[in-house]
Parts: sequence; C-alpha cells; structure tokens
Amino acid sequence: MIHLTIGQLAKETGVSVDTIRYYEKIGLLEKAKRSAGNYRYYSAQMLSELLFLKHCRELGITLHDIQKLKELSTKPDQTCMEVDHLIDQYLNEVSQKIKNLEHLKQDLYHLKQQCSQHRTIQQCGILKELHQPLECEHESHQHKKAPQS
Amino acid sequence: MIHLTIGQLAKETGVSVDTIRYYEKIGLLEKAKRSAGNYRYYSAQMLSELLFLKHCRELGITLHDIQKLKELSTKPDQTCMEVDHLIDQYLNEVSQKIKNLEHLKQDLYHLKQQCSQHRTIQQCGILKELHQPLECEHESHQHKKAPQS
DNA sequence: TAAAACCCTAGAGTAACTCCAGAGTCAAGC
DNA sequence: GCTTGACTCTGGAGTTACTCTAGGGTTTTA
Repeated sequence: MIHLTIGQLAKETGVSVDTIRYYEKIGLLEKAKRSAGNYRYYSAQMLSELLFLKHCRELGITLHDIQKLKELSTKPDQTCMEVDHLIDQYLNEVSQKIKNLEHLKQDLYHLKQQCSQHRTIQQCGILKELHQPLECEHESHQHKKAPQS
Repeated sequence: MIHLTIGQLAKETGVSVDTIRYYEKIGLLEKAKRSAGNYRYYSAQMLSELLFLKHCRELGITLHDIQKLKELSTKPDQTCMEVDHLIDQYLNEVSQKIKNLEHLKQDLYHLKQQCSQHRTIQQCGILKELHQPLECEHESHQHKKAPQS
C-alpha cells in the first residue's frame, strides 16, 4: 500500500507541493486523507490522478477543460465526440499560435536588421522603427494578442 | 493642435480605454493633462507614444522591457548594444516557443489518432492515453512549461 | 431640459500558479 | 529527553497585463 506525503508525491510526479495543494483547493484533485498530525497522504490512485492532470497541462489543456474531461469520464456510455472535439480545438489553437509566432519572428528579425552594434541610441534603427507602424513583407499580419510570456 | 479625449485616442490607436488608463497608472505613459471637467486629453505626441507601446506589445515585449527601452531612449549617446541584445532575447524566446508548440502539436495529433468518433467514453483512446505517460516518437521532449493561453 | 453617450475613480476579477510568514510535526542524533 | 533540521500546515498576498464593475460626474445631442 503506497502512502506518500505531499513532498514525496511532488518528487514522484514533478508537480510542486504548492501546485498540488492548489489543485486540491480548487477541487480538481480530491481532498487528501490526513494523518494524525494533519499531514496529507496519498495513495497510488491519487498519484495516477495527478499524473493525468500533469499530462493534460503539458498539452496546454486548461484547468477548466481538464475538469470537463474528468466530468466526461464519469459518463462511460456517452460517445466521446466531445473529447475528440476538445482535442481538435487545442490542435487548432496551437496551429494558430505557431503561425502568429512565425510572423512575430519575422518582425523581430526584420527589426534586428535595422541596427548593428556600435551605433548610439540616437541612431538606433530599432528604436526608430518601433516608433513607426510595423510594415514588413507580410503587410496583413495581425497577431491580435501579443503572446503571453 | 490635436486634442483627443481618451475615447478618441482609443479609437485612433486600437488600444482600449481601460488599457490606456492602466498604462498611465503604472507610469508607462505620462500622466495626461486634464480638462476643466477632469477629462484626460491627449496631444499628437502622446498618440505617438502610445503607438510605440502598442507596437512593442504586438512584438510580445513585456511592459517591463518596454520601460527599459524607454529609459534607454533617454540616453542618446550610449551604444544601442542593449537594445540589440533585448531584441535578440525575444527572438530566441520566440524560436523556442515555436519549437515547443510544434512538439505539442505532434502530441495532440498523436492523441487524436487514438480515438475515432462513435466510440463511448469507456473505450475512448484519448482518455486512456491521458492516463499514461506521454510517449510519442520524440521521446525526449520537454515542454517544461505548458503554454499560457 | 432630458436622455444618451461619454468620462471619472477605486477596487475586484482573470489564469495558474508561486511565495511568504508564522506555526505545528516528525525523525535523527546527542 | 531534548534539540535540530527537514518537512508540513494555513491563509493570504503577489505575479502579468489587462478587463470589468459599480456608482458617480460631464458633455453632447434631440
């Protein structure tokens, strides 16, 4: 019978202690059992649950959508169209993000060309260019939202 | 002499009213002059400042780094090595993000193959797979951080 | 003169954590 | 038995870059 403390679970899964407590707090992870001293402890089942969460997160699935997946899991006889659809959505999003980033890369590259080292700020082509509308080869680009770090 | 209200400035630049006020609050944009009725109003100079901000954001430059760029701008005789370096950093980041997303896309695509429509949740290959470690062709991938939406 | 359209402020909310202080618990060594 | 260090607990604040709300004032238009 596995019986892990939260620190051990964290090590085992690569998910931080804080994050595990956070998942519990928002109800994404079942409330852990407690020892006499009020420490959380975890079974193999919980470990596997947490790994599921982790894999989903690595795929960029939001906590909200993970919740949806978990709810779907409780209805074993429904078709999995919805699951399929959700993954499709993420595929589209990722493809779109890649496109936007490629544009961004072009723009940044173009910007970089404007300035070589050993000039002064006053002559800096980069700063000059940033004060103008961007107008590179791909005129019609619109990365509506700047990517979050 | 241009004399724009905040709403007009927002329309002109495509930056929301809330965002403009936010930039002022955090000191990224100079405090606007006020009319008798306490309305902000803006000159052509301010408009151009805001466009600079906007272009930077479109390139994914953080507010913190935009501040840095502005500070550098006030030292016209320094070399622009730092500016160059900053843009380089963003180029690297963007390239790395693209790589990670390409991996992600592979993973999601692989996942999608696991399930065709018209199965039940119980048989769903996607959900099954999410409960296992991901192990696709590119064994050694590590998108350390899931991409933010 | 009244309504619609605009503007003001302060503060809360968003996602998904991360970090902190202050306190309790546990195992090992002396 | 006691101390020390490593671990755990809680509640709450901080992060980024906004966005939204409530509750009010101002300006413009009909």
